[in-house]
Amino acid sequence: MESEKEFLANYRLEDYERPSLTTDVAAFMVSTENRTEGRRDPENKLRLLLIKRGGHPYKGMWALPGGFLQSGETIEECALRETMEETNVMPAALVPVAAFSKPGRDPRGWVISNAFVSIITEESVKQVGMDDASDAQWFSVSFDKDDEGLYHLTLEYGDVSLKAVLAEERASYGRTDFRIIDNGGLAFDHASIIAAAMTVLRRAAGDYDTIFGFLPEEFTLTSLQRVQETIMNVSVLPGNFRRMIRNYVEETGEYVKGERHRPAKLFRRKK
Amino acid sequence: MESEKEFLANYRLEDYERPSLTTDVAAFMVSTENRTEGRRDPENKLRLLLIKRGGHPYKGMWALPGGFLQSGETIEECALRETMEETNVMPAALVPVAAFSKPGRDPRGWVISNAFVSIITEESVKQVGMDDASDAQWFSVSFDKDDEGLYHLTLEYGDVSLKAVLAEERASYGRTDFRIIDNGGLAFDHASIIAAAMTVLRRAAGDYDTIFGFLPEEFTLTSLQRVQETIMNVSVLPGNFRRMIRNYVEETGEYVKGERHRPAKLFRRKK
DNA sequence: CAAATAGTGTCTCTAAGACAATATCAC
DNA sequence: GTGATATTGTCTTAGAGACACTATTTG
Repeated sequence: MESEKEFLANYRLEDYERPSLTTDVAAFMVSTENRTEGRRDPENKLRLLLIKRGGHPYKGMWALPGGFLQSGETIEECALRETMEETNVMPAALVPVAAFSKPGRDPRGWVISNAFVSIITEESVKQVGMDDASDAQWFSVSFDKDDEGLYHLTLEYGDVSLKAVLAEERASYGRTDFRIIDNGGLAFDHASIIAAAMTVLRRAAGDYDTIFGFLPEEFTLTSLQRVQETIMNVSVLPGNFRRMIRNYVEETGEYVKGERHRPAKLFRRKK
Repeated sequence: MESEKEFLANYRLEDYERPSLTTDVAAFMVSTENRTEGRRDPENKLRLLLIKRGGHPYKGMWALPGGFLQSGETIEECALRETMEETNVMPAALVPVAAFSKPGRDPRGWVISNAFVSIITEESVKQVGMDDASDAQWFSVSFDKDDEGLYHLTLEYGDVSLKAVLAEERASYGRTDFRIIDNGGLAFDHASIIAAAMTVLRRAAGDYDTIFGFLPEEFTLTSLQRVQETIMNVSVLPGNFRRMIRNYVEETGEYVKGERHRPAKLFRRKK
């Protein structure tokens, strides 16, 4: 009878075929500020961080940041490391989306990706400073279902417009998988990863907890409401929104002055 | 300048270190029938499918069904295949939980597991028939937080009682990770996988969609209510429960007779 | 009949939606 | 003052919780 010690001494994982493992990060940000000068209303847009691929495969196409898992690190550490390396952006939290493992999804061979949603504050992005020539850019996101049941994912940055079309492949127990009909110029199967990430994000944003992640420590209730409306693609009357989140926030005593209207109180998250 | 074709021809995934990949399945069932004869009230319990490990490592200990991913299959296919092979139970749906990748989690080496929650109908279990000598058994599950913030996971089947203790390691955006304080006799890090699976299950069961998965096509509202109460560990007044699910079900016209009380209407899921 | 569970009706309370009114800044 | 947004209050409505009541079977 072999002991566990003996078993382990003789066991070789290398005797079996193994896949390569990558992580991909769908990092979302809500922009509250005006990019184009001269307009009155701030453009609140949900934005997604993409990088232009510098090497093969899919060279020159846009993709989610991510890369191969290294020995000794967790997939979360890998996701953080790769995002930092490729974009200089530091994700605050990672929410697992799913693993993508369909054979053929990567032309290099047997590669499986673990995808995450990450939530980034606009503040932390501004600290990094992202120049327009960079290979990493924030694309505005829209994701909607049409009358025929098809999903349209549109990602736009400057002149670049990526329009992917997807179909619902399977929806069970709050999870939805998407099949790519048109990848819209996105690398790999990233269109379907982004679609899945959007459903996870919207689901998570049902908890108020999630929306706080997009804002700095102190914020106005109007900016909080804009984040919520932007992510969920809904519209709420200001009075009602204030009542709803009443118990989740507390006043700091500070005000935002200098805006040509009544100053807004600054709040922080309660507890 | 190298073309993509040339790049791929020269590319070798094998040049980089790769992990082994496994899947683990937390298959849940709600038992609505009396196991012990002579008792009046049916024992409604949430149950989890575990197998007794026949080989090293963790030989003789209880574990989730699962196994190594094979080339050419998706992780979902692997999860289904391994569960079928090891337990004869056919999961109806798989909901991803997370990937578990902490170094050292498997004594054999660098092994990463993708975990799923699966929902099984009692009907399909009875068709298979599971004998008491089998290595696969349904354990009753209880999972609760104590006053000190520790989580207690108790799995029981016959004389076997596995009591694991876990601490909340990180909770963000509706996801909770657990650190094992006492594995309670479960193999690998399966105690923390099961804990994570429980939170995913409870979260999913917030949608009524999920609870239908535990029942056959036609069911009584009382059995539906019992499933809901068992999973969520709550108690609802019958009248209120009926009102809440009113719009999700429709009558079949059939009745359950022979029960020494008023016959219950059979319902099916609407739409 | 009693025991047991199935199913209905209604009062109350809370929270969300609609909307009106007031507050306070820059200019 | 005007324009703009912040903030408060109130009426209405939908849904959840509590609870009392009726219905229909077996033994």
